[in-house]
Amino acid sequence: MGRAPCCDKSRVKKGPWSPEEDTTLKNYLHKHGSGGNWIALPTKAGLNRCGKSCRLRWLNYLRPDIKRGGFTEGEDKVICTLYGTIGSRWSIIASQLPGRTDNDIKNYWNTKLKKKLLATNNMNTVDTNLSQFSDSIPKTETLHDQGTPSCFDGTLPYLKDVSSGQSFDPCTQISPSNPMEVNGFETREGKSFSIISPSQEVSSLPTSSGLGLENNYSIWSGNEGVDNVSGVLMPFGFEPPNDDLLDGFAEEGTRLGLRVLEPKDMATSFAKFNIRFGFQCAECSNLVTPHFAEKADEMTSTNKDSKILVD
DNA sequence: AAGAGTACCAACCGCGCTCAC
DNA sequence: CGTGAGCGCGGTTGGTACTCT
Repeated sequence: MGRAPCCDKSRVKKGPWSPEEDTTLKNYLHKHGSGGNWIALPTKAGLNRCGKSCRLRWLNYLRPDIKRGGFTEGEDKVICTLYGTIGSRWSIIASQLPGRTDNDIKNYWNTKLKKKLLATNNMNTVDTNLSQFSDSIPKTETLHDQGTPSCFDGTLPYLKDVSSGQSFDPCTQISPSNPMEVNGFETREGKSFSIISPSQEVSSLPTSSGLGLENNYSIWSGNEGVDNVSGVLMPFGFEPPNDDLLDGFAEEGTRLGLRVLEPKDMATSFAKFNIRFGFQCAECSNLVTPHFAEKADEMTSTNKDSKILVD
């Protein structure tokens, strides 16, 4: 049995709102608020509209604090950064831009900002770097044996939580003992770098949007489930092939960062989706494969029911 | 001037989640 | 614990304005 409709669609008015309807809705909400029940609101307010339609009209158009149009460079940047990191989670993006609605940002992205980004030099940078990745990614069988190239000695990136100072080295440790959020990356030599974050399907890499690869290191993961790995790579922040895995990477709330998993969870989630995780030196293109893959094999054979930890 | 194509954006649709019962 | 109502979200549609030929 399907869901019962929220109202009789054949009886309620659809389409653009008239100024009179706007006034009625605004007046009602100013006097009574939504009362936490949008479905009942149209009847009480004397509107021949679906409750959902009223809610949408209020949230996206009539609310007093709404800004319309005229996105600033700063707002563009926030949208790009967040989109690159978390993808099309418009409500989260909107929560970082006071006065902007998710619908407005979504429309702005789809109609203007995406094109604007494509036209910038940033895109060239990303494309160049992505093709560099594609060329350099090793075949599946070499990943296990890659080891740690000498160029990484002493400079291998590790993850550090800025607030707690807790860190871990992904090549010698699987992850910290407790889950944490990572605000940024640092090398042992003190170089800092940000997460690269284009967020598009792997298949559309050449035209994907992104923020540029500005650092000496980039994080990638290869998916050996597709075409035996070569040519398929996902710079960190790309949408993984499954939402469950994204849970492991997703930022939480307003903070950009990497969600670090419990060792067993990280290992099993990588194993589950055949993900290989590693770092690449942008200077020499050498790759480091932390021991997740091997560890994952162990973990999954003994603990198949492990859940990806989100909180 | 007129028709075609494109851009923009308000609004709708349907699904997943939450919560009360 | 199961069910259903309502909410919130992201994707999509459709109408209008604008631009091009």
